[in-house]
Amino acid sequence: MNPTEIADALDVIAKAPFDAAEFGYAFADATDNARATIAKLRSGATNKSDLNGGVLLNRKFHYAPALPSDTAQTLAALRASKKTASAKPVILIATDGQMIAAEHPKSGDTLHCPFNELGTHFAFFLPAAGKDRYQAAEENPVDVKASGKLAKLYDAMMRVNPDWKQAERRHDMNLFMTRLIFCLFSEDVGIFTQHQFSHAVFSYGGNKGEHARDTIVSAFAAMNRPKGERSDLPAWTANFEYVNGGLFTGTIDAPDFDPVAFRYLRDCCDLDWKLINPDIFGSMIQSIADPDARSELGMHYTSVPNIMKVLGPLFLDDLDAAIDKAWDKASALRAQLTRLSKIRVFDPACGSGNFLVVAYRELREREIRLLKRLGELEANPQNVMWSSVSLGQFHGIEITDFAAETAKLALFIAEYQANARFADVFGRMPALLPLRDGGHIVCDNSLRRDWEEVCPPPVAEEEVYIAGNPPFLGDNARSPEQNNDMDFVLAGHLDAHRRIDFVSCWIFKAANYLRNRNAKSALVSTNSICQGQSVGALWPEILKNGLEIGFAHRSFKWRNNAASNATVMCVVVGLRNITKDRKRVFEGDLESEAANINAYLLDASDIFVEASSRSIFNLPYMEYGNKPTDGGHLLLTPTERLEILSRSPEAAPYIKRLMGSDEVINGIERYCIWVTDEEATNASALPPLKERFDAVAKFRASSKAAQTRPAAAYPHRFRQAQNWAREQALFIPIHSSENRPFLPIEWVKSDVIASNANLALYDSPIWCLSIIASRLHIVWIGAVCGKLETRYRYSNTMGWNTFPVPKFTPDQLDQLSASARRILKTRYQHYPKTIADLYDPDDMPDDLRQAHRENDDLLETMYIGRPFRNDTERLEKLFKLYAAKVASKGGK
DNA sequence: CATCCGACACAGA
DNA sequence: TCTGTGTCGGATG
Repeated sequence: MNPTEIADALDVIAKAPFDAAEFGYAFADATDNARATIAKLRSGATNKSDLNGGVLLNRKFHYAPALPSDTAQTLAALRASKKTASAKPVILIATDGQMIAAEHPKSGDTLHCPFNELGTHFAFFLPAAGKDRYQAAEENPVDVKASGKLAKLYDAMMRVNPDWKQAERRHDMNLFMTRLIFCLFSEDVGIFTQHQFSHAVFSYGGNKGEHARDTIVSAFAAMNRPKGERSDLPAWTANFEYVNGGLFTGTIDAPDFDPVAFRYLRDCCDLDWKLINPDIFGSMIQSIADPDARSELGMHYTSVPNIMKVLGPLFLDDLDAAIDKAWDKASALRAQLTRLSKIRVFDPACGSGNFLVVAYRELREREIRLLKRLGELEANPQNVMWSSVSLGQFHGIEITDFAAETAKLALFIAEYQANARFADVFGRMPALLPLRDGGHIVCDNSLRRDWEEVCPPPVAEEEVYIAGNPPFLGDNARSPEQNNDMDFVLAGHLDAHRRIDFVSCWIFKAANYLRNRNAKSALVSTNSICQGQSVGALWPEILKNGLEIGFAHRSFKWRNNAASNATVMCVVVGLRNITKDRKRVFEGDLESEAANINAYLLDASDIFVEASSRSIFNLPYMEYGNKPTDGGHLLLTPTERLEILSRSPEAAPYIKRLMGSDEVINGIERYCIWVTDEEATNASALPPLKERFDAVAKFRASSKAAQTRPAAAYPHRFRQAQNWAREQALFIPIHSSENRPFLPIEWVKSDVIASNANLALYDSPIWCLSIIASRLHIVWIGAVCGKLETRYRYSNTMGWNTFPVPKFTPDQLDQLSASARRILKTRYQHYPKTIADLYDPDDMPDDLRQAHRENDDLLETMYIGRPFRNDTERLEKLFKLYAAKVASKGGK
């Protein structure tokens, strides 16, 4: 059962009259326990409770009925129970039917709520079903504030220095911002003496910033030279530290300041940069400096919560568990300390280094924890040594030079902050300047470069973790160079490799890197790689030769602090060599354990549903709608239709009703010009049609698609006039909302044309509607078809042609037809409500809901002799039938 | 020739 | 500016 099903089941209990003797078993049922388990519990054989009327299921929950208004005391009794101590339930529940008092004994978390809100608080009870709540990390508000101030400064400087906007000066601007931030940071954390840089700027920069540029240039120049070599610079520069490390080498320049820009510079100096998060600050500079190019490579910085979605399950959680286990034994703690120095993290698309910085910081934190504990356990305090985690353990590849430079700087700042924390705890800190060489950041094309050269494979005790967020690009968005890179990586290994997302190249290279090595990988990806056609195209190749998915985050919305967020749904797929270790699935803030994680990220066997051009279960032929590719000129609003008809009434026979998804779902009226080749000459004689044909021809002639240009020769026709009904048809919208309980489908007469936003069954039996509008079908489509973000995306080849049905008898087909007509009739009784109105999840009419329930019960009984209990059971059965059918076909 | 997709696109609160 | 929900036509095998 998934969390929603558990919530529903708990809600049923909450809404029913309370029965103290029955509650424990009902709760066991609602939290996904097998019938046999509940039967044994009921018989008393496995009920371990030592409380009156209590039910205790080993390791799951301990329930006891409470006297009226006495839930707190009953909860206390549950807490104190000897049996609670031995059977280790994850939930304690006391209720009198009015109030509930519940507790997680491990964390001490408690819940008090009215009984009828049991379903609302389902998340609290999920641990009883083996699902844990998952805590996501939060964003740092200081970063948000700093990026706002920097953006203001940047804009002001751009107003004063319009020439810096040009592409050839962009690098100078980026460099200036990096150096400035380094100085602001350094004077706040003690690398420079306090306020050294800003003091110089505001002492010598003039009242209104008129000398600010010269002052800053002098300061930067000084930092690039040893202290004795600054005789040509102003005397005040003598005390600046020699920074080096590459940051101040090369051209040194600064923009001019006006009073406004100078004021914003002061604002930036006033910020407390000590608290800045180096995790993402490089990305912020980039997004500030290049607001037009945020969607380009490297501009999509990953927020810390999302980075932790990767690093936590990839290796930090395991590390924590190992440290906990070693907690009381010095030798075991030392082993973990050694382990820290042998962990390497590799981000093959590192941008400005966010993942590496966070990983570094997390390792240093754990090291401090270990050393502190060792200090407590061992008498000799000299055992507290210097950090053994070095920046050299961090490897990255980044294609743009500025981002690569920023990554090095960010790692340096992270190192400084970790050292400062170390000094807080142990009272020691090393010299910080001149900058030492940082992480192994290589500026190169990650898809062309040999990864083993950048991050040598692990030897002996070493562990390598590949993490990151490579770019996502679908086949319509890639440049010719990117397609070449993709061919270079994937051609010869995957069929149809150009069909899948660019990010797949990184997944493929990561899989090859880690196979048979002490290494794991987890990359943030677009969710489309785990849906529809991508599943069969990519994953069989990835998951062969000993790899498996060790953890996965199901679809989550992309979010960061950038002003305009990218709109995309992401997943994280954790790859590893096959082990017996637990497998974890994350969905929203919920975590559960899975027996297997397949490429759809479902807890099910490794199934790859393959597209088929005809139904493998002998269902009628479903076709793609008619695709205009007309630049909008063959499609008509009702108003446009009337305009044409008023100019040329003879055009009437050439205009038909047209329906796409929006028309089916929202009852919108739309028309199209529909002219056969034989009619073309007559139709072109009518001026309003001729004008539109000319516009279509022009649009098509300038298309960059090979299939479209020739269609300029027949502008009266759709590019793909696929098919249409003789008598009647069923239209199925391809894209539709994920919130409706059933898929939209409409029955139409032959005078309506389907656009390519619909799939169609022409002149097919009406029982097809009974199937497509069923719960079984929407569950199947949701599992095996692609999605538009999280919307349903219906597919004939992957959804309909693969949909398993039993062999129906003629009598059963009659029953399904009758059920389909009942649904249609019920809908018509609510005329003029649209499908969107009728299937509003919060406002579906009772009679329609009833018609669908009867339809589902009827259909499902034909599969297993009774209705299914829940969607998990539905999907299990469908997968089983599909696998059996594929096996039998393959055997022939 | 017929799809499958979109670091989306766009309307309406 | 955010939320809800489906257009449209290129690129692909």
